[in-house]
Amino acid sequence: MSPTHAPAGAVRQGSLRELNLALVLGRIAAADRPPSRADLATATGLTRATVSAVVEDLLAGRLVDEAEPAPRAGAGRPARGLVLADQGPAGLGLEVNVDYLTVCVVDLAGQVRHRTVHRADLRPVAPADALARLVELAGRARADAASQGLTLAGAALAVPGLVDDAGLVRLAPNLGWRDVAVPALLAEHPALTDQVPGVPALVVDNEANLAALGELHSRPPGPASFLHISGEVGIGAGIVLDGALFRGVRGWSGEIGHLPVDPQGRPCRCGGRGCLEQYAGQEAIVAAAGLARSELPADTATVRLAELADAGDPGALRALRDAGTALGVAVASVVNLLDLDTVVLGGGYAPLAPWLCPPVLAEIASRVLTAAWSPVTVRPSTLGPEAAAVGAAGSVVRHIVARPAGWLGRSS
Amino acid sequence: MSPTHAPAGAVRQGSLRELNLALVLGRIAAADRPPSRADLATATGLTRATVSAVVEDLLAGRLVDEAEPAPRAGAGRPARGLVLADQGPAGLGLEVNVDYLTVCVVDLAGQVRHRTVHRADLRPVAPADALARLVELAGRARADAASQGLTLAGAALAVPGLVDDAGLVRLAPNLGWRDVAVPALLAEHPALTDQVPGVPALVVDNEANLAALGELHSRPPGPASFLHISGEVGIGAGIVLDGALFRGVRGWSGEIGHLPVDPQGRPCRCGGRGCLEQYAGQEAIVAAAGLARSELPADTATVRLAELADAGDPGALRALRDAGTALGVAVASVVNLLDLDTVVLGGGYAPLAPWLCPPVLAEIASRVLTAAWSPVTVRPSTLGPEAAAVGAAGSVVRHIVARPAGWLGRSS
DNA sequence: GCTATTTGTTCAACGATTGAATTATTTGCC
DNA sequence: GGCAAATAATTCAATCGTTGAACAAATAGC
Repeated sequence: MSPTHAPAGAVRQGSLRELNLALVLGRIAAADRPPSRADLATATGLTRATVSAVVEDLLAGRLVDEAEPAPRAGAGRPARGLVLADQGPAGLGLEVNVDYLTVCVVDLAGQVRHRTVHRADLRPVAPADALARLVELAGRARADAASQGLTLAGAALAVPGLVDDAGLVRLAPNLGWRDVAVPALLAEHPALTDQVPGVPALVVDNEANLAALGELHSRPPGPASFLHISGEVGIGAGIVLDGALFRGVRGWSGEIGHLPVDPQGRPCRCGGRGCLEQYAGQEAIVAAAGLARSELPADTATVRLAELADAGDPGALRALRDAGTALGVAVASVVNLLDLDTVVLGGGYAPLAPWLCPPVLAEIASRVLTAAWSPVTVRPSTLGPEAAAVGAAGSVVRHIVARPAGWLGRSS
Repeated sequence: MSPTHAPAGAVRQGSLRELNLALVLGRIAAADRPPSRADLATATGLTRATVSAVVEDLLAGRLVDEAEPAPRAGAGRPARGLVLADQGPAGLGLEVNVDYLTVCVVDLAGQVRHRTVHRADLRPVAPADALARLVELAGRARADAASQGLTLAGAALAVPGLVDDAGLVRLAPNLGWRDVAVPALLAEHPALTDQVPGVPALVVDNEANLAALGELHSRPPGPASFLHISGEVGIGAGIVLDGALFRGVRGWSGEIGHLPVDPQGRPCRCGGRGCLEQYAGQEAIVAAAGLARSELPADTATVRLAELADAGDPGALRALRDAGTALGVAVASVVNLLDLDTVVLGGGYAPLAPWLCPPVLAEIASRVLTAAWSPVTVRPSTLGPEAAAVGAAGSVVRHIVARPAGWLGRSS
């Protein structure tokens, strides 16, 4: 907000330990095999003495466990492997979307330890009622997590719309929400998570942003910079730059659905003309394929479309090719602008990727100035439709891994 | 590059001092009046004792000077103000463009202490010869800097084209360069700057990127996130996010000139169709205004255009309105995608801003989903045509301010 | 059973920050 | 003019985290 670009705050004695806690824990999280203290020392550049002291803190705080037998060959005292604790803090991920509610719990290691999907058409439901249903599901998830020895340290809610810093949902067009103060509505209910210093109790964010985070932290980990496109009824994108989500000045980045792909084209309900959503949104594709959309719930439309395309239906194939071309024009704009080398097709686009990717790649090849030197990968998301909820929960635990001092310094 | 998103390296004892040196120096640089040690202590959260020790290091390293009389009222011992040294390290900024060479020297405080502009049509000149001329100008700048007590700590070169990490200019279409290994060519000449640990001797970067950095560090400082568009023969953009230039995966971000604004429109020499450059590039505007471009050198074309528009010439007005509309479509894409609230028109666009801004704002208003809540400012650059060279030189000194330990730890 | 090897811990030393006390220097007031 | 109040900056013992080397622990190979 402020025009000063000063570095972070004062660096005091304790900051040293805080930073090294994060450094060591981050290494443990990123390693593919349980590292020993000696491994961590060489990897981080710290001495073994320091690593031992840091690890002792992490063990005492139940963020890390020792893996008993470390399978390693050669002479010497056997190492004790270190892994992220499977009993400890966890993140609660929530999602409200047009036709489902999702709740999930993700532990420190990124494993999904609880998952509930509740299918229902949420459009006719008032926001307060939808959130009440979500809270009920969350309560059960909390009990399940507790029975597994997990403590919910924070929650994140994914919404298909524009959310501001305070968690106010300004506009979720396909859900019919406008100016819904989610934190206030949820505050009426008993706390969903334990209060942990330094970890926000509830974060509300755009569904596409959180799905991108889910992709970033999936296994195997995605690249550090990529574009994740969620093709639902609307089209949103999460932009990950250098391993961090880019939210924009007000948190409203990624509105790729309203990139003009034909400036004098079809009017869009956003007020513009020729927006991508009018050519590659789910309803546009379904209509172009000649399917009556009324008889198809949104969540099965893409599946049906994929079946038709698989069977060689010419209308479906044409509709997908045209949608892919429009999508490719928008993606080419993004790649020209941001020089990304990976584009992930998520949400409803994932099952349609076999037909969407070729025209997208063709547009990239012909429109991106640097395409000759810098190949761009376009691939479907590896996560399922719960990507946003998993990403939401993952963002909570990532917050703890990135700043373990907050968790360790808590009162209990 | 690597898929791990681990935090920075080991944090040792010395890192503490390094970080606090940067913290204190950054505060001194950002302050609008010379702060006292006590001011710095309250601003940073450090104790006065620590600030004194840190400032002593900075004074010894000639990065900071004490300003003699600190004009302040009230009782108590008078404070001694601290300012960035005006004798000390400085940055050398270089630019090769289509019709000029520029060399400048910028001191720690961001003041331009030397400036040379050499007008010449560089297109028929071989890259090695152009660089040789630049080196000659740089040699004189170095002597001038030395006579002012400045030490050139590093150099940055702005080029209107694609540059890779190694400083290889892959393509500078309007200059006619292709695969020019700038660092190797410059290595044949005597060193342009003194060798300083931690400061790269020469950085080569895109002209639009460095112009954006110049805007970021101009006075008054620009916002932390904005888009800077350089409208020369080609159209490039520098993207500043959270106070830092975003370069993309390979350093080729900002190719806004090749955003499709009419996907089935005019073919572009990049191989695509309907690129912005074909509608809002300098040559396109000049042609649309009915001016014979052959009789107008590129650097005066925009001035002439502004004169005509000022006189009410209908052809010029129409050409500018159409160009502004095309530019607005591209800018709307960027704002939808990145949620920026400021767009700066630089380079050749700056003098045309009075006519370009209205259509750009109109397109933003109708095409940006969040325009209703989030006003976007479009304004001309406050820097002149040397923005890129000044930004290049500024990037060198900013590097030192951000990491003073490297400079302080040097042998001499 | 001995040696080489590697892991992890212990401990004195060091470096940087802290907080309180001290010194330095000016303004305001009597 | 002299004194008290106020603010700036420095000094110094204490504290905290890291360091480096020595040491203890535990295993494989001969």
